[in-house]
Amino acid sequence: MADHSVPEIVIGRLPIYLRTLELFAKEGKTITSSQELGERLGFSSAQIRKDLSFFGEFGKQGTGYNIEYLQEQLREILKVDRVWGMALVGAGDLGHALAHYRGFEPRGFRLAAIFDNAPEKIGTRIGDLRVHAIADLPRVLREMKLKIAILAVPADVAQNIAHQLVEAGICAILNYAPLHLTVPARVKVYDIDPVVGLQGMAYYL
Amino acid sequence: MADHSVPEIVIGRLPIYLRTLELFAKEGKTITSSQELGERLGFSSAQIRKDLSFFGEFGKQGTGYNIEYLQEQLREILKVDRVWGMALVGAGDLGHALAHYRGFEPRGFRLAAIFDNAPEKIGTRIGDLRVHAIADLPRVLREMKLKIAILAVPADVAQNIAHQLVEAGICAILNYAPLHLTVPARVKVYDIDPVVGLQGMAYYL
DNA sequence: TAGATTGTTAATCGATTAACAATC
DNA sequence: TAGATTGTTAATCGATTAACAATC
Repeated sequence: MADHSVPEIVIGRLPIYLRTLELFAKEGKTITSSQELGERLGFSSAQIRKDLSFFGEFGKQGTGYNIEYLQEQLREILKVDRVWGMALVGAGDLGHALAHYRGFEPRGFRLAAIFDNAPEKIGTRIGDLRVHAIADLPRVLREMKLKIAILAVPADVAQNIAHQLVEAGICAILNYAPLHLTVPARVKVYDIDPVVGLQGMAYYL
Repeated sequence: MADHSVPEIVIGRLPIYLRTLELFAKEGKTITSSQELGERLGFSSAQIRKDLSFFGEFGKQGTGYNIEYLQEQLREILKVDRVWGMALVGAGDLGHALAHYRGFEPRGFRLAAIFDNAPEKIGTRIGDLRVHAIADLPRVLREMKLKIAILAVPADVAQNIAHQLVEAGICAILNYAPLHLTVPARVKVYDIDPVVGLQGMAYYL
């Protein structure tokens, strides 16, 4: 189960299923079906059943899926049945917004260290975290055994810092810098560039 | 050219090509090739040529692509050869970060109005924009003829506000709320949920 | 010219969906 | 039981890639 032959596009949908199950649970639902989930998300019910079938059998014929149980299973598959510490690099406006975001912890993530290179920021506190110098990246990341980093620095220094993150043992980077990072194949990168989204939509205007 | 039969997945890559061409130009390059672009981005050169071929012939055999010219063409195709005004709904931490972001304007977008429902925020200024009450959405959006909105409000009010945006004539929504919005088919939505990205990467840890 | 690279076709590859037996 | 929904197969659909003639 959950072997490496599961297509990446399937993995990418699981967090969306999980998020929607959490919403259903909050709405007081206890049971759902691939059809109901699909209608809410704009996916076909067949796709949802197929995606889940890569990992096991989680439903009951004639009834559907127990929401609580399917949430547990998806969290386990995605390895978010725990809380991952993350490094944040970049304490600008975006860095501050991320540092104050309350949505990480309930979904498996928590900021554990913040880095920036501006002398006036180093040593200050954001929430309950101290801002470290980027020179301290290797030491702090290894001490805290962090595997995930959020990159929220200007584009012109992002590739350089990405390299340092990889050197320091980071395996996954949430990249807010508006460029493609070149990293070793074993390192995962997920890009967030709002303008890419906006430009894609502008085509249809 | 540029008709509606171009796959959405192709449209989604054009902004990434454009972004990289801008980087190349900044690095002083004037010519590139599908191979060079592909190597930088991790795409095959064939894919890049095929994607571009939906819209015309922009290259020269034996030489490649003039970067300046291809940028112009992509901007025209994507309709970002102009600057689109956008409404921002939600003046929290994220809203402030977006309001201060300098990366929109050079790539075809500009915040034109900000809305929030907190009485203590209404009437205050963020940058050079006044914060309007959400009740003023229909009037202001129509007056300014805005077609694009950024939704940066808590999840529990996002669907309701999305509906108001659509009613007020919005055609494209950049959605930062962590849930799937239900909107008419003619309205485009692009979702940004950092936790979805993180959870997808956590699977591979 | 020789070398390089495009634009395009056809083949391959992979993802989605329709359909249905199994069964709750 | 009758109705509903799963998990899975096979068919369909769509996207990617390899290959190459055209040509700069």
